Amino acid sequence: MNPRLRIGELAIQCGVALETIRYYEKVGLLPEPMREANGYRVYGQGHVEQLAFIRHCRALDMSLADIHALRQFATQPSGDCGEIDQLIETHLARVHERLTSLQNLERQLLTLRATCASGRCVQECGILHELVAAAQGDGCVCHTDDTPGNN
Amino acid sequence: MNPRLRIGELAIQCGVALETIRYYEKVGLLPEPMREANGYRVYGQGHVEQLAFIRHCRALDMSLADIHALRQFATQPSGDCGEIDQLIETHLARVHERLTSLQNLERQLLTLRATCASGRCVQECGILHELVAAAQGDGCVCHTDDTPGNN
DNA sequence: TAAAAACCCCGTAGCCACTTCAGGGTCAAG
DNA sequence: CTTGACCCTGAAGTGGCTACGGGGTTTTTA
Repeated sequence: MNPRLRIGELAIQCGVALETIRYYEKVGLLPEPMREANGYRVYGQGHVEQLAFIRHCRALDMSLADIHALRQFATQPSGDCGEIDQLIETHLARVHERLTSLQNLERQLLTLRATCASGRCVQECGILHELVAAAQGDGCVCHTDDTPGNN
Repeated sequence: MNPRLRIGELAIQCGVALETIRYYEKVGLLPEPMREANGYRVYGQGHVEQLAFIRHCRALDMSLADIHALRQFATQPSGDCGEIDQLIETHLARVHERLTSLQNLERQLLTLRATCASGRCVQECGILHELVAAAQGDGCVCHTDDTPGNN
């Protein structure tokens, strides 16, 4: 019942590129597997589970460092759960921040797109004009009394 | 009226790290400025505008390649505006996709956080259990008849 | 006037999480 | 006995910077 997988099989089973598996091993996230006589890696159930855990955390967009930390916590079963909470809390805050900034971003891009009535030439492209104009309002005090394009 | 800025002044005026300015020059996004006798870079109004344009596009999370493409379009004023639309459209689609995936992510993390009643020890941490269990449902068929941790 | 602080130069390496590449070895099928 | 599928290693590339090391120059201050 205990599967003895080669790297390619593990890769397919867990939906991971096999280079990624070797990479996780190299950075110490996945324990080194045993080897066949020819040097090929052999994986067992433990590896399957660990890799799935890593991929699930990555799907939650946690960094490899976070995942490493979670593994460390897990090896000290009597430790305080609070650090795990904290890690999730911090991560959640990061995600939330990126989320709101992406929402702003989308709004801006939608506005930008709306300035274009296509079929015209670049010279009168609303988008390009808008981008240039917006840049000028962005922070630089720009008196355009200079031919643009070169110092 | 035409400013002749040194790199540090340009950096402050446009709110960009000066290494970033040199980087943009290196990758061909900002034209090479003239030099003082001592080799110091001197920037003019054109550079101020271009840098502001770049930063504004970056704030919209466009890649440097996209920005480069926009610049190319801008140098062919009689070309078709449609390619610009297309670029924005594609970018918007990318942003929207990331946005929805981040929303899912946040929902999952909120659920995850809710599984924890803190103050307990790691062994019974709801979050960790949830992460492991979720990973098992994720794609790998896992009969846990093996001691986890090693092959 | 000299020393200290602030600015500039260049090239290289580091960050993250991979991916790709070059150059090989191993093994079963046809 | 060769083809093709699989595996190995180490190094380099990706994007968009950031940091560092080791210098030179300019400006300010004591």
